[in-house]
Amino acid sequence: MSSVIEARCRAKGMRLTGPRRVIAEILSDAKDHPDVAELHHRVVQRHHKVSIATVYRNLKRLENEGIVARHEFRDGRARYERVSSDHHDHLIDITTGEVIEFTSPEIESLQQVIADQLGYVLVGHRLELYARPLGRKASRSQAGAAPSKRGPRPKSAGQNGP
Amino acid sequence: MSSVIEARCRAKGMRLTGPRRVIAEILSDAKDHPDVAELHHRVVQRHHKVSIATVYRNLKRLENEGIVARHEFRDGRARYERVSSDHHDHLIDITTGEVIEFTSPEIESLQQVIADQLGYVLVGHRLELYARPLGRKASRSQAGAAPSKRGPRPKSAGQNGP
DNA sequence: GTATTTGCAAACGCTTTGCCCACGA
DNA sequence: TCGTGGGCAAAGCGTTTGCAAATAC
Repeated sequence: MSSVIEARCRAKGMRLTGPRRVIAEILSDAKDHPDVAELHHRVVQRHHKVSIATVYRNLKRLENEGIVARHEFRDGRARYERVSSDHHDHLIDITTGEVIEFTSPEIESLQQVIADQLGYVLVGHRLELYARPLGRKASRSQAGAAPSKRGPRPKSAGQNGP
Repeated sequence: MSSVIEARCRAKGMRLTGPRRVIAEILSDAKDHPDVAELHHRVVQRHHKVSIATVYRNLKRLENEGIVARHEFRDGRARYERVSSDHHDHLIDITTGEVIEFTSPEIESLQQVIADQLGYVLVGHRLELYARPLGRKASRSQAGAAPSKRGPRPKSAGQNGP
């Protein structure tokens, strides 16, 4: 069986080595937005002895080929996800680090209008919402433990006034 | 004469040392969004022998006190600006690195609605538009040189499909 | 006088790279 | 075979920190 990303690699003429195949498969199936360490962790589970450098190199390559997307939220670490047809932005649950995808055609078009009004052609954008679940005290402490990720390092989360 | 930020520092009971005063003044008057190296550069011009560590420490402190705002655009370097009453987001000219501020009450409220629909309380957000001036070919190369900043290191700029 | 702040240099966390060997096509 | 890709370890870059000396109040 060949993963979605593996197919796209083949289409680009990329060699399908062991490590690359595993990375492709993991990213093809991932439902979250893993960072590089987490990705490496998952890769090693299936294919021992893959260096972190290889993971970095492949991710960069996949990004350049337009096969995966790289995101950097407030924690500063790079996170990756498969590129799919639908464009979306992200809401980050600051209590768990969980990332939720959403789309807003209205915001998209407003962005176009703004760029246009300023005399620019929109080339890309970044929209992230930082939020906490409804009905939770605004305590500073990390409320719940991470659900399906390896513990997020302590670093700031929210900062722009909403 | 005491700068806006200097006053706010005083209000917070912070000691007004030489380096801090200079940093406060520079950030009070800055019309752009300088990164730490640039800031340090400007500080040293007025008050020789200020270490970069001091600049970092003061910026972090000022950020924690809510006196300055930190931003990190795609280049990965931290940039700072004075916190003022008006909230705004940023459009980055990918040909020059220039940062243009804008506001969009419509987008702001849409963000609230989205967070709400997903069952969250919005705590912060990040919205950046990456764009190039109208009427310029979509060439990959950096078109114009930086206008009033010290040359931006080559790193990616746009990435999310608009 | 005393707690805060500084300069310096070393350490840090994430990412990239040089080198040479391994392996896919 | 031959060129792309990998492992390892060192380097790079922005940022943080431990420590002793300097300084604001």
